[in-house]
Amino acid sequence: MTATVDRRGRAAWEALADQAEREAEGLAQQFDAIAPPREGYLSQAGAWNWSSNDQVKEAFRAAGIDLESTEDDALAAVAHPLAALLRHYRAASKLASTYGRKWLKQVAAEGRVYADWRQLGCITGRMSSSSPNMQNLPGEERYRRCFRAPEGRVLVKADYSQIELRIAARISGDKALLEAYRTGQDVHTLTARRMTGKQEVTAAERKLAKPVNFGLIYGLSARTLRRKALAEYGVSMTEEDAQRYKAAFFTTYAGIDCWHRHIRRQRPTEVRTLAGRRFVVGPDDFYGAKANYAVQGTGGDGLKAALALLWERRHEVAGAVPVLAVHDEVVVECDAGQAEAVAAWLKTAMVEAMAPLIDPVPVEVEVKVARTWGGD
DNA sequence: TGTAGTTGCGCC
DNA sequence: AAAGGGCGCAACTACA
Repeated sequence: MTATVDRRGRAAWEALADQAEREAEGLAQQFDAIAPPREGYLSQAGAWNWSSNDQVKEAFRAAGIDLESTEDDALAAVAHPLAALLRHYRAASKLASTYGRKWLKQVAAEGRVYADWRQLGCITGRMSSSSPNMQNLPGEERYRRCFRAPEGRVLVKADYSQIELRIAARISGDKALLEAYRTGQDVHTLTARRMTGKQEVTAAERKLAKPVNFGLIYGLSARTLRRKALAEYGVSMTEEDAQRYKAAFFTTYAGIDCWHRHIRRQRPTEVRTLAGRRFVVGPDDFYGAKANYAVQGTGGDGLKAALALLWERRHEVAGAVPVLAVHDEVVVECDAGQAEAVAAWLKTAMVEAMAPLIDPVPVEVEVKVARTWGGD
């Protein structure tokens, strides 16, 4: 599988890299301006290295704030301009370092990216990718647009909709989830209704229901739910609120609760995916990890079965080639003229591979055709 | 100077 | 005891 960053993509990437670098530098200067003086340094400029967590803790302590950890979740809970500034700096500096100009060295001269793909790179049976890792590129459109199909070609991108929730519905047999999927309801909206007790929920409430759905399936604690809601969605709640949301979730999806209790009680030493693939776990491993292995592993099985079908059916669409697979997404490059046929071919394979695993839960695949991975 | 371990964070 | 899971990469830190 090899995606393409052509000259235009490379130029766009370089502009983004420079922009991120300038932004990180500017934020570092702002930090110097408002940070307490550093012991042993006469001038403020450049006194603190903001990438050093030891120095971050030291600077915050000088400002009267004790940080137990400097990770984003913890910083989000700190009401001080230093914390907000640091969070911005971290975001910019991540883009500048991991996804900076240096990243482009891994693009071959003709514009192709030949990453290393490991078929069983993850314990769960998912693939992993390195040099470069093609599975953790920034999700923002401005970055993904740098990956472009060659002249006369297009990218057909298809991804499974809410696949992990669907798999969890099948494994747990939860009645409410099965019914919601059977009748085509939106599960995030359903959760939001049960959390708020309202029939009509706002977009923000639905958005908050997403981490609740994904997190609680794998044993997220009320405390962590609260932290994540604040850090990732800017939503504050008390721990009691979080506890109530959690209770509402498990009342609504009693089958999920039952599944978890079963794992805790039985303390299994092996877990199987819905394809029957087994892996060994410790009896005392966290139940959430075991639940996750079964779900994530099944997703991996289904995606690989889909890729295998594409190989077996490659003669139906000569010239179409998969260039990317990101856990629940497959991108195929093909001639512009065959895009519609390839879209149908891809969607069919993805559905036919996954459907038998999670029957009777329906599989939904969203397909888009565009010149770039960013969708334009 | 090079290596190993830790922390943090990008994606799903 | 309490705990969402799975990766790979960059920067920092400690140490030889």
